Amino acid sequence: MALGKYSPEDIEKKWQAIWKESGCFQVETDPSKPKYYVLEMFPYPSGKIHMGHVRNYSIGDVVARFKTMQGFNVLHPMGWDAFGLPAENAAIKHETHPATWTYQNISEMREQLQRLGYSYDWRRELATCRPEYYKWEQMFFLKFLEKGLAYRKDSPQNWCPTCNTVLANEQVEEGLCWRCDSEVEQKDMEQWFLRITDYADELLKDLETLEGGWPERVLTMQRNWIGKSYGAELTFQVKDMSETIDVFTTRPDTLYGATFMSVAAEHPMVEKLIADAPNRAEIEAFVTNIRNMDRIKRGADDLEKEGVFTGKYCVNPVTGKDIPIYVANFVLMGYGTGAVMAVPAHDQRDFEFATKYGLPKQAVINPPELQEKGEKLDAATLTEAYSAPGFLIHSGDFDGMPNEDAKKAVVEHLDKSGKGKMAVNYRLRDWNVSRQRFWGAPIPVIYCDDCGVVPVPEKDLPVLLPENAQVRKDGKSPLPAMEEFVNCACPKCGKPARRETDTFDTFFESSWYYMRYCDPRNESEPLGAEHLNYWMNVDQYIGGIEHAILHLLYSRFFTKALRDCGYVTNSEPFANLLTQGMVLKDGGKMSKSKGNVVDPNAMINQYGADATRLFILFASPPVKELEWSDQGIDGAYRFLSRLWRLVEELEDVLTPMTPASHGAPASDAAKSLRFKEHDTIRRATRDIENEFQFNTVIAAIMELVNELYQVKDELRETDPAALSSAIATAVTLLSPVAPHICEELWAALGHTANLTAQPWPTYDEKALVLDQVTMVVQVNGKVRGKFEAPNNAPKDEVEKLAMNLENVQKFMEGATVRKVIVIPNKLVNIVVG
RNA sequence: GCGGGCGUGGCGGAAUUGGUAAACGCGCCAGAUUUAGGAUCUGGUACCUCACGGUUUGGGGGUUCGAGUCCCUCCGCCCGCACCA
Repeated sequence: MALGKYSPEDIEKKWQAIWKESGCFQVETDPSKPKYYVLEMFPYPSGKIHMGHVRNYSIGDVVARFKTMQGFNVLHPMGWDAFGLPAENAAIKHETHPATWTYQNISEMREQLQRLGYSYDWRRELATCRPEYYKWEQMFFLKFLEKGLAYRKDSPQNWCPTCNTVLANEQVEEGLCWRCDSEVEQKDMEQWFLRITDYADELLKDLETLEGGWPERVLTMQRNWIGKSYGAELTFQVKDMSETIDVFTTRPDTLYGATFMSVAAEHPMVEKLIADAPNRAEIEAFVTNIRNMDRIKRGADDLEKEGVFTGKYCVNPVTGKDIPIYVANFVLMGYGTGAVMAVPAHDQRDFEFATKYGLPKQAVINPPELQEKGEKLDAATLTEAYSAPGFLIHSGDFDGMPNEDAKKAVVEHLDKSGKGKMAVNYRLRDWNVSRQRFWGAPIPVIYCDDCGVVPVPEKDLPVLLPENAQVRKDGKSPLPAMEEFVNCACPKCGKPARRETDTFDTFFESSWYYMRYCDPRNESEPLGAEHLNYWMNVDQYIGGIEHAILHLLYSRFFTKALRDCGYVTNSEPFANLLTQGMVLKDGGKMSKSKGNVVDPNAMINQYGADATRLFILFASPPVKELEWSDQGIDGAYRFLSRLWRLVEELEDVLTPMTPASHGAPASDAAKSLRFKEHDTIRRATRDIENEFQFNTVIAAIMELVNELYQVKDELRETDPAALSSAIATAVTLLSPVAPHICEELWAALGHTANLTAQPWPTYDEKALVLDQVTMVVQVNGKVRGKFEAPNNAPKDEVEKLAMNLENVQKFMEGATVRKVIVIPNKLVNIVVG
């Protein structure tokens, strides 16, 4: 067959059709074969793919194709994270149903992905908005309820006024909604929660097992988010009242120095404490003011510490002294117990607060240098809190004890009277999964006046999202007003009851989709064990850093929760994680408002899928940011054309040889080419296996092609087999990156079987051993010459050759040789002085 | 403040983990081919210098025969968390 001109459009269409026809990317559970599960984070069907998607999926596709060639049974699926707000907003705008918009986007985006030639097993495609999918997570929820992992609670929640829904803590970024950047408000609501905090310790501990497989910064972010700290929970009796207030502290050793208490404005005790205060109105105004303050201002560094005395006291359990209770603006209800014992001498915040309000400071930790001199720290002399270690003073029987020891001792002492115990505190809060939006999976519970909260019986699942719903202009969910949805019979007593109208957070869907891919069409159970046990875990997960906490933490939690419900056996979903860098243009993120968006479709039209993939993988290693360059993709296209022309020009002498199969090079040119060929295999394999450094893999293949151009005219006559072998190698190595052109060139070499079915080439160590090596000569560490030496020449011979070099002689003149270092086959360093 | 990461030509980036710094590509320069080209091929391209040679991986110091790589220190940038009790 004659090649003709390189026309990406024609050959890409052609090979995509052949692959589809052959079903070569379809895989089955097969325990006789080693498996490899590579997964890219599935996209939200927004309408079109962007360069970030192309990068994400191209990286994954190379991994999938590479592992397939290495002989693994590779699972590489694709699907759609299809529930969510944008669909609803678009539906409002276009006066249609969110499903219409979503399914249309899915079909457009699927087509775009197919144009890029990705090796997905499309039979496994799933969309989370389909009842066949969300039915199962409704069932999971029922199991969670049964197990006590799901519960309902009335509490202040993050409310996004623009999205008209609550948000989980993880979805609030610096006080703003993660999706629309609106200021998040606090609103008291009754909501469904999942007990992710029950798993806080395991989620933290198991991060160790991900060490090495996950980027360090993602592990760190998760550690910080979980925020484990060791300390104690101490109970303070409120004076003249029956109530007590618990505090969490990491410094129980400073308890003797606690001279007042601060509680958060949201603390449930506040109301009782101020009930009979003469200045109640004033206090209430202060409290309301704090509660209404937005989170950014309240969390600001420079916010002045302010508080107000409640009029009540509590009793310091060790000193027996009455200490005043304040409401303070810097105490957060969301951390610890929402109440803090204040030790102004040893905590900077308390110090500032005490100074401002004239509250007493009592030093109880003595700095070592004072302790040595037999002196005691006087709090009155402090200009800031002393928070370093030391020895206890003014602390009764504990005086003289190192403060680290005292932490335990003080708590043990309190424990006897039930007033304190060692405690671990987490920053992590339970996951609020209720959303007041329409386009999500309905939460399967029913409210009955007589029976209370009643789970929907499993046989009645799925609770379907009504197809005839009309989205509302005001953005609120239409569900509460839909009588045919809301009104139902109580499954327990049969009386009229109301259905829950909230839907799940969409992160619920994305927390288990990767497991469903293992057995996506199972109608009798969510996860077929045989398939799940074979395919899971995901060996390589690839996606953006923006999910470092959100999706990745929820998925880890889900895996553990489903394990405890008996669905899965593994504890961690993703063995290895690659967070790819962003695609930038002109130094900034591509965005519509900046007008610097490069449309993948336009690139495919102009240069083809192969050149687009090649550029995006060549320009930068996957974890780094990638600067889009119009000239760069030009260069990628040029390289592919260059490879194409090489084959075209030699077509008449090329034969269908397997890679690296030419074993008897006669000429120097053929020897050199053979070395390059095997060395390229070595480098390419090493670099893919080492952190997926596709940029250097491609560079190595380019070098091989450059070498081919050097020797092609000579070898065309004398040793065409050398060319056939080397070209087969280049084409095979490049095929995961630019699969269409490589298939075409592979066929042009005369091969009849598809390249996708070929094994990854292996190199011969012996081919990398040269007769002659170039050695570098240094004098005092500076390069002064080079020479050719036989491979593995004896040390003294090499030394002699090195010393004899004219330029080396020059630099040794008049000096004595002190030492000669010889690194075999590499360099000689002559030390003179 | 705490934590993670980074700093190499005009640009994107290499460097077999302590052994020729700048591979590969972009850009630029020159030559060839061509009616012509923004196509293609060949060569050149860190900096200073006519040259010999010298200098260079954010700055300074150290270890070493030898440091982009290891250690100390300072500077700068990016990211995450942040009144966390």
